[in-house]
Amino acid sequence: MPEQAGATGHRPAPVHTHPDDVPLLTALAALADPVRMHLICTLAKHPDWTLSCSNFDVSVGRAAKSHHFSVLRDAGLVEQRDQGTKRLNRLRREEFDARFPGLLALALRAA
Amino acid sequence: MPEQAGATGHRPAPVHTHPDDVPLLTALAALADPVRMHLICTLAKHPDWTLSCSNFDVSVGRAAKSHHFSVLRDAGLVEQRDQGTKRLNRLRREEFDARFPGLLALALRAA
DNA sequence: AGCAATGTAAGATGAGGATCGAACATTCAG
DNA sequence: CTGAATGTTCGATCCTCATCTTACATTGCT
Repeated sequence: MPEQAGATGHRPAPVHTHPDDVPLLTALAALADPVRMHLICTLAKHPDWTLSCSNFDVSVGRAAKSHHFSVLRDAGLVEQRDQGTKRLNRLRREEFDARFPGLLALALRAA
Repeated sequence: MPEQAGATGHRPAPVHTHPDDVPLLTALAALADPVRMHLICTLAKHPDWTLSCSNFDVSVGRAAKSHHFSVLRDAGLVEQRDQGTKRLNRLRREEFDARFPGLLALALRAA
């Protein structure tokens, strides 16, 4: 059977939403969850691109964790990059802060 | 039949939670709703104690509106006072801002 | 007293979302 | 090539919550 032309074998890169395109309610809803807040706090304590998804210690299974990262991407809070079998993460501090000044700092401080 | 001693005939005063006692997630969840955000925005545009619940123009029935005000009280965002058959409202700007500095201003600006 | 207005309480309903288990794809190591 | 590790996707389940309808309480007006 013919193979697809241009098939690279790469898995699809994660879909991101820029903070500038995120509605306020979407950002608030993303932050209003204990698991996601824990992910963000952990992410804030480590350098960019040093944590893969499996490194986060939360009390939910892989599927739920994957779901939460998807929500965080859609809210413009997290950026992801594939490296090997792992998916590395980065908190979009500056970009998100430009869209919602002070919100992320407030959440990290009050959490 | 004996009447209750001390019965004043007043209806129970609304129960409030001070912003200092409000968890971050509670505040964020309260703000992450379009109806409640609309209530807060409307409240922010009028002087304190000038709007009764029925003055807010939202697309839900009385019962749902009452529920939303209850959520806002629990989140330390709104204070209420009874006057006649009406229940007057006030946005707890300063108190809430002391607990979550900048959050309310951000929400009002971005909404 | 009778009535309209305002708001709350209780029960039912429906939608959204958080979770899990299982199956699958991709990548790397051996 | 085989296997292990990492994430995603799908279907099912469960629970929370927003909403409505109805009933009720309080207040003020006539």
